[in-house]
Amino acid sequence: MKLNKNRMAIEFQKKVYELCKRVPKGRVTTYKAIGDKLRTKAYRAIGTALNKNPYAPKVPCHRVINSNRSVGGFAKGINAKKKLLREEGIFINKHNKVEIKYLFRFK
DNA sequence: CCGTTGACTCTTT
DNA sequence: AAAAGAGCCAACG
Repeated sequence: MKLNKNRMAIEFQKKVYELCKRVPKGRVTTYKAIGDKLRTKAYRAIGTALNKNPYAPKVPCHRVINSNRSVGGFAKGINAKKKLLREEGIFINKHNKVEIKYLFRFK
């Protein structure tokens, strides 16, 4: 069957945003966890989708970090991201890592 | 249309 | 610990 590429991309973004919105304040998830949930290995594309993030505070994309628990990137700079996380009570250690206890598990 | 880029991840030096 | 290389896929020019 023939797949419409454009439409797939839009669906992809929507799913990424929906998952992201599930992460509670004070917790984090990873690009990998989202990819696993969507059954895709397009981890970079997840970053791409969040980089656009048209739904600024509504989609808490600052709660998405790297699989190795380092903070990762952010459209407005990683300092802004770290600040937002700290404001939610998330401790970032000396090696720029987030403690495991903050990781949110999708059900 | 096609090549490059990037908020990534995994494996292998 | 750190870097290189491969794989992945949407966005951009």
